[in-house]
Amino acid sequence: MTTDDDQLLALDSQLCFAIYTANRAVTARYRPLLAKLGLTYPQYLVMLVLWQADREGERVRVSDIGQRLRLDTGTLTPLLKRLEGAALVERRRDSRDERVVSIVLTARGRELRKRALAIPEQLMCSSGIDPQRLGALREELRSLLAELDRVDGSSAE
Amino acid sequence: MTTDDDQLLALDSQLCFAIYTANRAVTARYRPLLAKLGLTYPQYLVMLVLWQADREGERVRVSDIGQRLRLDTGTLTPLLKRLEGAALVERRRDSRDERVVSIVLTARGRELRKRALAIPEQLMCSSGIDPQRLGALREELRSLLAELDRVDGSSAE
DNA sequence: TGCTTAAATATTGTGCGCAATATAATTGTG
DNA sequence: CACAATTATATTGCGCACAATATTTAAGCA
Repeated sequence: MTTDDDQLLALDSQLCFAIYTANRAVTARYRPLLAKLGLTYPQYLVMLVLWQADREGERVRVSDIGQRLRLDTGTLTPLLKRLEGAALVERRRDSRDERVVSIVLTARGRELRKRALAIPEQLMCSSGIDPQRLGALREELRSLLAELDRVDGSSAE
Repeated sequence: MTTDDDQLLALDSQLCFAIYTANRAVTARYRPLLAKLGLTYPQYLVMLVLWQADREGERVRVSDIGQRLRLDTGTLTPLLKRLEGAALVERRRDSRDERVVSIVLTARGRELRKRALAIPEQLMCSSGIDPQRLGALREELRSLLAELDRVDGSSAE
């Protein structure tokens, strides 16, 4: 009922709010650049998965993307249909297992990678922030995520 | 076209992806706890703003919440209507300036704070992560945000 | 083989975020 | 005072996220 409580529920003392706000601010930085490629930010992430697998000669199923980005089909199915509508990918039912849908890049989708290469450097680098510090921040976030994965959230919380 | 490029577009080397994923993982932790209070995560943030202002005896307009959370009316108006539907707040047109809508807590909305107090400690603390490290991470994110605010994003990016 | 169970994707519905536009009230200016 | 410009909020539309459920196909088993 005192200052302790006030501090406990203060926005600025909460990590979640810092992550929430930083996430939207960073995404907002990407938006105009990605718009030039005709992509939203989540679509860009899917393309990153596809480009990476393409270089490694790996086949990509919907569930592979879901696992990598931690997204379910409720998000991915319509998103992939939009990418297909933009002629960046094709969705193919696997003939061996008709449940599986493989996502393959079109020539256009593969081409787009070249233009995407310019994005990472343009963003953070030109923002004049120490790259080393950004790398450290990224690793801290990854370790937070790993810790959240490790500890079951459904107990006593 | 070589390993450098691969690394540049690799998901795991991008800060944005780490923030994106951490944000959703943290929000997912809050979800079951907030569900008990009948709140979504953004609604919880709005309530934090309102509780804080309430204790400081300050009047809160829609635009105040928007400024604090960096959200526009396209997000806030329907959200606030839902909070009003849940009888947690009232929306009142200011009689002096009819453009302004003030958001005031109902008794029920003020009461809810007591139950919300349990949330912050339950979450991160019980996840067994070093609080000092979480605080440092939070400050790094805040400084990233401040840097993004400082540097105009519309130039050369 | 028939039947149950599991797996992969799709669909539906709700609630954000955000861009673009609209509406209404106030302020500033001649 | 009239009227253009500004301010505060609302509305519309699109694309995520995510829960819940449905559909289709494959595997396992008596």
